[in-house]
Amino acid sequence: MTLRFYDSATAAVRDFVPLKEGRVSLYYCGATVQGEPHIGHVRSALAFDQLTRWLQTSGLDVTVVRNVTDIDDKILVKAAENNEPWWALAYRFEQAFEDAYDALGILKPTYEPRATGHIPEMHALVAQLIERGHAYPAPDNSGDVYFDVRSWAKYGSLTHQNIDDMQAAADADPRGKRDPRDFALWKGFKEGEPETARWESPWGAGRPGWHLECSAMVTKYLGTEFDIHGGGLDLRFPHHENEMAQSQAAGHGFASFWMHNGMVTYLGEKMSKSIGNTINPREMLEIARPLVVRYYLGQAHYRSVLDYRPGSLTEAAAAVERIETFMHAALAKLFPGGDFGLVAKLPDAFRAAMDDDLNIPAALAVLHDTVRAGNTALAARDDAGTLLALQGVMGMTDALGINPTEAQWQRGGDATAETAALDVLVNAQLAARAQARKEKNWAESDRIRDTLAAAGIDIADSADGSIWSLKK
RNA sequence: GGUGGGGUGGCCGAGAGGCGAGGCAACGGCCUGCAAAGCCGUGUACACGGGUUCGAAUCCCGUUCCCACCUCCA
Repeated sequence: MTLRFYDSATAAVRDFVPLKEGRVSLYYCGATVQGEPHIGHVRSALAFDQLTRWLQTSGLDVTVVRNVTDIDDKILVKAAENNEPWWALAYRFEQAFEDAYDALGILKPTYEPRATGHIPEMHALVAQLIERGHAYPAPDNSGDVYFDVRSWAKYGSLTHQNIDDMQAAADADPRGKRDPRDFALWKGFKEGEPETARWESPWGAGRPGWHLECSAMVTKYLGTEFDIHGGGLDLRFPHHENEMAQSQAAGHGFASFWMHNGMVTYLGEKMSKSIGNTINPREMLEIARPLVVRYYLGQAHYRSVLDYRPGSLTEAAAAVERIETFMHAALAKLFPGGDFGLVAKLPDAFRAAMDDDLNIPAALAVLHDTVRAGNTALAARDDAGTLLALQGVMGMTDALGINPTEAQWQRGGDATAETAALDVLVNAQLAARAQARKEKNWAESDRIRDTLAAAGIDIADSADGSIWSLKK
């Protein structure tokens, strides 16, 4: 089966054929670093992380570029309110985003360019658009330069809208615009703005408009034509529409596929700062382990709305533990030495689900079915069956970035020495308990179990002996 | 007003003409010294009303409710 993705521009699932065989260029919108990340931001990055991993698992060489928008109106306003340099505020929040991404195992992009580092590229694009008759400097001496939407017949095509059908913005300020829909490519410097947010340009001093940077950066790093452009559904309009218009008007082919992830809601309402119903990653991580948070945020289809409500994470934790419990037991049974060379395998049904527009819910069903088969094999002392299931579970959890045995998810980072020491001590206790059980000394047996439990160690008995694990 | 996406069992969440995805929770059973884990079983689920069809959650018509975007938004 071939890879198929839903393309927002054509509103259909289409076969995905990379422009260059064996390679994929992916650009997705990162954050405007004007505040703390919330779960919605992380979900978006996670969706494209899942996509990246699947493309890689499918044998493709993926180049991922994710931007950081480190200059915009809100950054300047908030910095002024804080009495803090805008660049310090932007960088602080950029780090907060990085921390959140790292905590959830989101792979680093190949490159992560910042808007402020690409002013000359943006100027070149503006000049090109003016020359082609699709942009004009405002006649009001503001120093603004606007994109002329009426000059581009395809304006609105990404979101299937006609300019004349659009609802006029309530706070529309036409300024020097030919059409209220015209958007700023370049914003003229205004009195009172920080000098550090001022760049010279052929049209006067100022700073970039919001949409321009993505067009300039994607072209610089991925070329005038690339495979996939991604971002949150709320960016489709105006951001991506404008991006597409300005790039195509400049003569670029631009993205082959547009992929948009669904919003995160809280009890049915879109999570957003203005409503005040946001949940940030830190709050989630207080409730659940990073692996559980990743599983939860990534378990729904990427295009679906993900509705968070209290209890969601507890349910996800139970599902994760089911997977972990099997892997732990199977590894203990098949590779008691701990030094295992395991060949991960992907079931065909899993591949088919992932190939079909990244149908992760269906893929997780295959994963859970495999866990059940593995548990059955384990109970039947069927080592071949156990191994087969374990290989599958390893492969699938790797592909999804949720393999519980990965170092990323081990608490406290690199604790191998401590874990090894603990293993020796606990195994001594388990040996004593096994002896007590052999003698039917249930009081002693239970005492040992209770002591371990009080220390945060769960033990599980089976016909083949007992294994331990830290309480989740 | 325009453009999209939806309403699936107690909850979450896929599917998209015929065989009840999967997870969580609940109940019953098996296993177990007990427990935990695990396994097996149990639900007459598809917003509502019509229609097409041998057969509809899936197609058609109508109704209704919800969400997102059209201003900054992942």
